Amino acid sequence: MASRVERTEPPLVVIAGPTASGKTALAIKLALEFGGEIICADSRTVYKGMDIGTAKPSVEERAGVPHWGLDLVNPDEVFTAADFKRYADEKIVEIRARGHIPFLVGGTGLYIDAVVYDYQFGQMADSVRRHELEQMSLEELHRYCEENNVELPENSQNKRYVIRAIEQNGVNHKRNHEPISTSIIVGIATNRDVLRTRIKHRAEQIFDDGVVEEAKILGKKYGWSSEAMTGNIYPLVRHYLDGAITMQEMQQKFVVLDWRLAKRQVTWLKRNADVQWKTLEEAEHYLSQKLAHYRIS
RNA sequence: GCUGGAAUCGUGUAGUGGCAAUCACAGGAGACUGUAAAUCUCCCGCCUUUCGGCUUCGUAGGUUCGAGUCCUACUUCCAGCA
Repeated sequence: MASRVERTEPPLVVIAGPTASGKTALAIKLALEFGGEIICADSRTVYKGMDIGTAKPSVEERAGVPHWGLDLVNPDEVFTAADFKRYADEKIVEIRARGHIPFLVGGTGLYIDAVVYDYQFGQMADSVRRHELEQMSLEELHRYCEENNVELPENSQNKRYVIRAIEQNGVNHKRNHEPISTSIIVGIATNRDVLRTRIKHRAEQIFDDGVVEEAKILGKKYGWSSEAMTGNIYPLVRHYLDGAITMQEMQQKFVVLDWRLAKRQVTWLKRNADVQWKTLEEAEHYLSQKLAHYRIS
């Protein structure tokens, strides 16, 4: 009876938020203090070699705290939300088995929700069939759906979603309505102007660190058209290298793209009623209190 | 100083006598379960929840049934010449 608190399974600590909100640094600090291990819920840092452009936590930053979910595949390989969920589920079990606290940290809302609400994904795409479907126009796909009794997705103008609906023979939405047990979900609330400034500064940092060189190497090695290379900065570097835009235009455009990304990330997270929005300082305080019971001595 | 050109939404543009506001950028809101930093939708002069109402093409006049469009003057900017 007396040992009930200590025997409780450590919670899954989820720290979500837009890019450049400071969630990574907070997670590292708390993980160090409370014996945590970090799973990065980020659809871009899973790629090897994309270090500078994705603002992947550096080796120095990672020292002392195990990080999972980084460098899982090459940029020319396919990695999906379902792959991430499988991976993260596994890691959460392993981390807990070590008596540590799992931290799920990132800005990819789909990846986070997939884990937190235990999404059941539909059938994996067949690459040959998908290629065929991609050759069809949106009108043709709509006609195909009508003829084959496939229910259109809500956003029927989105070709990718229509193709996916065809692959699954309808729209698939299996999930839990409550977060998985023992999860604490915190969203990093940011002031608009502050976040904008942070994004701008980080952009300068990314260019100073040599993202152009990194992109050049990646482009040469893996080509520019893989999904991994569609992330914000890399297509811009390509245009810059082609001479289509100047260095200054590339830098400005990158800030715009990163800002829009941040907005979309917040839009996703906002509809999740289980997210507790807190500033960085509030989040640190709140999580420290919550985790005090589980401190590894 | 002279000559020519330009002035339209936050920005850049389209509109060459007939309901001004095209396209792009920037901005905003949102959707999104095996590509999610992807992809897609909507809004974007002002007022209005909507229906709708009101205003506007540098400024002031003029011509005309009717002017962003033609004319005159002025202002500002740009280019060329001095």
